Amino acid sequence: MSACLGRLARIAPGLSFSSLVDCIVEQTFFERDQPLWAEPHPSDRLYVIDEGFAFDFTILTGGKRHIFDFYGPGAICNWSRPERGDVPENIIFKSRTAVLVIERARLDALFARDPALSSAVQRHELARAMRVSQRVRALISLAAKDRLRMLLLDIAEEYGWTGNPRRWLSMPLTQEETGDLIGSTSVHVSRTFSSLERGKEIERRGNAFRFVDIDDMRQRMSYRRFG
Amino acid sequence: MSACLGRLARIAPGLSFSSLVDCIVEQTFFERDQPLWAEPHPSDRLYVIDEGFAFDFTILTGGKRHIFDFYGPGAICNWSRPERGDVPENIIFKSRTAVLVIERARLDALFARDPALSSAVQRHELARAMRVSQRVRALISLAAKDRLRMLLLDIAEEYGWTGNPRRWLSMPLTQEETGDLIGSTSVHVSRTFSSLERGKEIERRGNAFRFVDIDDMRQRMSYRRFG
DNA sequence: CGACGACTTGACATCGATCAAGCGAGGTGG
DNA sequence: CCACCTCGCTTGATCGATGTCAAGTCGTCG
Repeated sequence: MSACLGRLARIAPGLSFSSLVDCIVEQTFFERDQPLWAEPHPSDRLYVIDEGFAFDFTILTGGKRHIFDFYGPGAICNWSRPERGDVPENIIFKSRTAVLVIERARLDALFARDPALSSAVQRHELARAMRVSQRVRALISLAAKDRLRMLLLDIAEEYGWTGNPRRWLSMPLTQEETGDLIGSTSVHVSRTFSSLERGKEIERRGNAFRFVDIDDMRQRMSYRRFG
Repeated sequence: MSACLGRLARIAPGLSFSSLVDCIVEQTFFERDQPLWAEPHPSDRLYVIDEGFAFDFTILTGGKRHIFDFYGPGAICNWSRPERGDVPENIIFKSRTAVLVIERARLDALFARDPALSSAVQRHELARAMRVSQRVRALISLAAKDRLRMLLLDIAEEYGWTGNPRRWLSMPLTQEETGDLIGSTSVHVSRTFSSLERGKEIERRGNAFRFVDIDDMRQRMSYRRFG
């Protein structure tokens, strides 16, 4: 079973997904980072991560790139979010990411036939919106170290594992991208990472990290989990 | 006609609002700043500013207050925003603010009878959400001076005047509150204000300010207007 | 091997927070 | 009416946080 369906299965155990497969009109694999520039008209296609990561972003005045949110296996990259409709949302699929392309019309038809599936997906997207909202508060009000802590906890959620809380998580974004997400710079992200490591909050191995005590960090950040 | 109805009239000219008055179950005037702490259950009452200002906020870890959004005459302070449902949203009504309390059930019934009114209000709230989204991007990614510029433009929108672009606008928040909104401190807000004034971007007179050239500032900030 | 991109580190400049003092408007009580 | 207080704003001094520039390391890939 693909990761996409796996994630749905987790949020709505007992649903049957075979019909969901019929909505898939295309599968793509990106060897290198692949930007998808926002189209003038709302897309009739949804991009679901099957494996790998993606993120959406905008370019602000002055050329600064702002990254809103990132998407792991099973996530829908361009689910309609009306409150963000003010701006073209570009997407970058990270290298070695596999994407399922779903036709929105077919999905809507499927939702009409299967309300349970529809509400499962909606709850799932609402949980994401709340996660973003929680992070945004931190990104506006807190210092860089806390902002990075918050992001790492969100990344753990996006990996969505259960079981081993000390699993190694590979960092899905470069430090440049991480900076554009938390409102900092690549150099400072590097230093902040080192600082968390020195403070024995995380361990690092190459591109990956893990929490020394994720429950403790959640508690100290008042981090709420959704979904 | 009260400011509340006036604002609706502006966004949906030609609608009849007489029935809206029937939804009002209470009118209050706050002589002093009045906090309204979030209730455990979603409120069955909506608070509409008739005159004055209010804002909603949360207390983050470490005791820092984060202000989400602020509400001027005609705004609904606690319209349901599911994506923010992760957190208790407290409201503070500023001193000398008049509030209309509306029963949600009656309003829903009215909306069922009058779809045009319903969609006008929904569009209005969507425009607010987009305005917040636009501001949030700036608050995360830009420096304090640009963050304040963005807020001032939003305040101008919230006053929602047409006509004279050089109207004096009285600042609805203290500098402490302004700092909690843009992720800064009262002292730095004071300095940033002075800096904008020295740079001939705004003029100030006591508690009020006006733009020297609001169109220019909108353009330089790539500020989009909604609603 | 060489080119490249991501990360790290140091030096330095700038931004922004903090602490502290003073000012002025508005409210309160004698 | 005035003395006094409180609150919000301003300003200076100082310190820590963060951005910028630049050089160097490391791993990957052609």
